[in-house]
Amino acid sequence: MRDEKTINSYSGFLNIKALLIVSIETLNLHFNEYFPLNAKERDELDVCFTQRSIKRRQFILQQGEVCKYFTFVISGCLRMYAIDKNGKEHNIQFIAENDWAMDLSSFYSEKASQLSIEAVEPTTFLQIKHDDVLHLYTDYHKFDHNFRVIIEQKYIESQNRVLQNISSSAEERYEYFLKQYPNLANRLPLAQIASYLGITPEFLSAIRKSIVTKG
Amino acid sequence: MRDEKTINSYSGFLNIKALLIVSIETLNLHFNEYFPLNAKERDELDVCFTQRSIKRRQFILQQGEVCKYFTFVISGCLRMYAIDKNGKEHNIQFIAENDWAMDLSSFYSEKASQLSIEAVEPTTFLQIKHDDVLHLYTDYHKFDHNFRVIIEQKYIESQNRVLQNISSSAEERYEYFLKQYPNLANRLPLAQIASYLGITPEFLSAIRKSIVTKG
DNA sequence: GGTATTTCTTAAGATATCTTATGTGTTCGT
DNA sequence: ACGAACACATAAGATATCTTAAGAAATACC
Repeated sequence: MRDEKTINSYSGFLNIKALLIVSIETLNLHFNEYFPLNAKERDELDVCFTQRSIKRRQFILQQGEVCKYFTFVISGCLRMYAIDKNGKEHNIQFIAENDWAMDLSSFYSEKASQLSIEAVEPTTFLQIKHDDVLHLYTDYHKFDHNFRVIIEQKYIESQNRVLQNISSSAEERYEYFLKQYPNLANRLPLAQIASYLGITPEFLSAIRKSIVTKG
Repeated sequence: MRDEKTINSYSGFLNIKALLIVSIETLNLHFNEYFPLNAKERDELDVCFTQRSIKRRQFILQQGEVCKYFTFVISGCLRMYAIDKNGKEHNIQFIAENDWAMDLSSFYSEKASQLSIEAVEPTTFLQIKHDDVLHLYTDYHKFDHNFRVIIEQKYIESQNRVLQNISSSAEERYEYFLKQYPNLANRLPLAQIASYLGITPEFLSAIRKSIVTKG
């Protein structure tokens, strides 16, 4: 009996440990798409990153707090949003598997963030603390390099989105969103997508109807 | 006589040379805002960067060409824009003194750019070629670091612009633009600002009138 | 399993923004 | 100095998008 119980809890521990290893390996593979890490750099991932899971509607950052972590999503989906002077929320970004979530501005300035980051699905992620990020930047050229490339890609994406916003109708923006994030489209409530596109849920509902009618 | 002429042309040469030195020093000061360069890194600027000047309406990149340079503006102003399927131009960005202009996507992929970059004022700038950029990245941690920070700031700006676009009226966006780029507002034709805001020139004209009337 | 809550749809009237057209003052090229 | 191109303003009617309100469908909670 006693043995059994010991084995059970031990194997439970093993599972958690195993999941963490899988997550770190996911992150390692992510970096492999840029400049692959060597053994020592790979070991830093184990040291610096911690795994957490949260439920839908829980936050990893709330407006007014300082953003203290870089977050790498393993599974699930987050949304980053701002609240305007009328109390309305506006989705700036969705962050799903293999993507990074953080408010860079708050992270580096260490001042209160204007943004919130909330789970729209149960989400598992890895986090690295502010000081560890700086440590990796300082001691490893490769982390500086890889993060440069990652941010460059996010910058390109953001610029494309600006272009969409200033040049396209709501319907065109929606269709662009469907093409760019085909899997997110199914997973997210209509109201969240509407907020991302900068339109009302009612209007997105009308757009969907008009697309179905046409096609 | 002969002496005089020699002196004149020599001093003309000196002026050009002097201007280049001033420009490189401007760039060096720009990097000083991040991680200051040491002597060797500073020397690389002289080797890698070339100065050019263009008139209003001339291009440093045209849609269909590959973006082969990073461009650092010393004086004047550029606009980066895309052309939509109806042939309309949409300003993605203005690039004035101490700012960088490039289509990162085309630059790294070495594929044809969708974007054009044109001078809206007579403009003087420094350029560094693709291979030299990669050389600086590879051989100097500090250039990787500095460009990471520069791109991060541009990414933050771009995200703020996305937020503005999805959350604010045209009038609010215009007022935000005035606050953020007070000097550009005077220098740029109304139509260029309207294109940047994603509205028609007629409507921006109406907005200006309504602001004057109110205030 | 049933009720509360969230999500989505629909539609009418209001508002923001665009389109088209026209006039006028300004700048540019020769 | 002249005409051509540009820049800006104005206004009327058209279109895109929002607001409000209500009901139906789906999902979460006890």
